[in-house]
Amino acid sequence: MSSKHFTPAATIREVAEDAGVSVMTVSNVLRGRGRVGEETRRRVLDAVQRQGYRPNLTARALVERKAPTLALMLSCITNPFYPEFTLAANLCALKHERHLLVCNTDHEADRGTTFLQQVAGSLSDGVLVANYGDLPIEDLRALQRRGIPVVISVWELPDEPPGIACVTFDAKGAARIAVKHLIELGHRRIGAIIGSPKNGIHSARLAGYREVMREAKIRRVAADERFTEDSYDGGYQAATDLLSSRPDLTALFVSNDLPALGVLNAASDLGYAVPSDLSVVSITDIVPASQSRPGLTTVAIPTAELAEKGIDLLIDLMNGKATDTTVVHTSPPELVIRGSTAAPAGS
Amino acid sequence: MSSKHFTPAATIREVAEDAGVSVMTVSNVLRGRGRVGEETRRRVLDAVQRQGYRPNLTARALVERKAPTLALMLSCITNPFYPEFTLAANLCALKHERHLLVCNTDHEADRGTTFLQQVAGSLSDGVLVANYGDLPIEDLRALQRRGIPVVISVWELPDEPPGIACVTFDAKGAARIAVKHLIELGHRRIGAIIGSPKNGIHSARLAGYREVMREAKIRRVAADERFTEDSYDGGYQAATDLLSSRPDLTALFVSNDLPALGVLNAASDLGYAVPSDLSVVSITDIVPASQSRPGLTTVAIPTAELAEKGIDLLIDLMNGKATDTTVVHTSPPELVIRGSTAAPAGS
DNA sequence: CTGAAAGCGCTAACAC
DNA sequence: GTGTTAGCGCTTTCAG
Repeated sequence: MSSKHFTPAATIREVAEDAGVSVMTVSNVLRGRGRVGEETRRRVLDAVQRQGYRPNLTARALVERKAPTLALMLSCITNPFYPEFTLAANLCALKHERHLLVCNTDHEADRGTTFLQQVAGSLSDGVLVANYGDLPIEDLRALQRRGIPVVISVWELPDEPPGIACVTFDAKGAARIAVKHLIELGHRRIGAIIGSPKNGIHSARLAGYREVMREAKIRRVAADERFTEDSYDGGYQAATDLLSSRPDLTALFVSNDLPALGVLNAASDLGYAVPSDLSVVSITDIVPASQSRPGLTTVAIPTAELAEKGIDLLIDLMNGKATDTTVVHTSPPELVIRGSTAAPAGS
Repeated sequence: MSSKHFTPAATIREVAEDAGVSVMTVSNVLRGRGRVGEETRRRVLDAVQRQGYRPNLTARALVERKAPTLALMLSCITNPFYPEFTLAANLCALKHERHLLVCNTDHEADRGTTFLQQVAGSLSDGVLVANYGDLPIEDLRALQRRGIPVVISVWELPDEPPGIACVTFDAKGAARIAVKHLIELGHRRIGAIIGSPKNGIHSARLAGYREVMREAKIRRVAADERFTEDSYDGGYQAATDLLSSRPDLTALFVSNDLPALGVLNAASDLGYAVPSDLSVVSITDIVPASQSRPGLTTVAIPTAELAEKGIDLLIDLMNGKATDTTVVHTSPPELVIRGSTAAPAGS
């Protein structure tokens, strides 16, 4: 250990003594509050420098009744969407002078519950929850009742707010854009791979698919839809299954990029050439979507905006500038055309 | 705001009054310390339940002189290696009853410096730094001098410890395995793409490449080596450049998976078929390495082990069970053969 | 412009 | 078994 000759952490009191002033003056200098003479100010700064003094954030938080962090809960940091989201949230939190405490529930519900119980309202002032399958809604309501600000971001149902402040995007609209793109290319036999149960997290995306299919007067059969896990493997398996049983499909709508990447590889492993034999389109536009070959055509959602508005909403909630029923909308989704979609063969 | 009828956070004092005992008894019950009568215990638990009381971690940390979190610093959460690392570190920190405060420096040196100054020693008891190009070594030493435990993980030079406790892996050995694999397949014209400057973070990997080439009596020319950024785009550009100027190469050693993924696509865009025209091998084995087509042959490093041992070492440091010069080794790297390597054409 | 007193919510040490 | 006293490091009154 470095214990041999290290300088123990200095406290504000020691700095004050060193500078020959009171603790309060040191505090004021450091935070730019109050009025302090230029001369005194310099003496304090010198002492701070000399002692290598850093204010103790824990003590400050206690007396200010304000936690030093904001919490971010997400289900799976390994899904590339979340690092992108986390990055933006982190930067935004920093703007509000907060650090970000990340809880990766890893799809285990009680990890999230435990985290919330321990952290919310003491270590963290508020909680931003990135939407995912097993949202612990009841836990979140319990926090609200204790007066702790909670925001759900990436909420997919703008018309059905959860009773908790949220940031939404037009998920159904995104799906509509994706499926319309296929139809405009001339596809009629279009399957769907949904990364959640039928009434799960991607239900609005499913609804968008069905709606556009209906509008285009395309007869769907239930067998053209597959429900799976929202993961690369989930997409791979569902596509393998779907393409084996319905080999005449010329296009696939996938509800999310990560499973779509699995779909792309499943298709290739089954001998389909994408896009000449099969078109694939999905939603999100995570970085790896542009790195696959062919590149994945997808409908980009405003990931960074969802994160930033989530943090901002949390802050507004703390200042009474927003309520539990506030719904913040984000920019509309946009189609990003890459190599995975084309007109069907023979058209 | 939910302010209409929410229950304000209860303090330990209120719980004590409610239960008709002293604060100390409540504290003892909640932490399982001291001896408390069964009857009293129940009364306390009831009161806790009734009030929805949660201990304030900030206050506890202040009096225990022990921060509630450990800090993790990394350069780029968007590189898939780091989420994998973070996941393992998080789980391990939880085992030691700490939350993890993640600082993503995003390659900006002063973001890291600011973070360390603010957080280390107050919000966080110790700092785990995942190695990356611009390691703020001087800042880390300054922390050490203040008696704050610091660990560098993913240190690549087992024989040249940084004077800071670290967790290493055999980077040179990993590179040796990768290049030997190419040579055993029959390759002789092998280029190298290194994701750092010549004497940068991947220098041990470069040394491994050169060593094996020399042992195999293969004449290298400087033009067969390219130094680039440790990113997908870096790999893509370097490969485009290298393959254009040295089209007779039959194999490429890339120092890291992320640039190797870029190399794979660059090769394909230039019309090379991998592996029949060109073999590609690299180091790490991040998840996307298995999701590319062809799959990336790579030398797996023990990512989770590096993270876990990093956290454990931090804890040991705090207990005086390790010192600034402690070096912890991890399991040897292992070759993972996928589709990106094969014997050169015509052999 | 500067200082002294009080206390944030909790736990360590000791008394009863 | 349980309660009392003291104080972690800081900021918020409010006097000077």
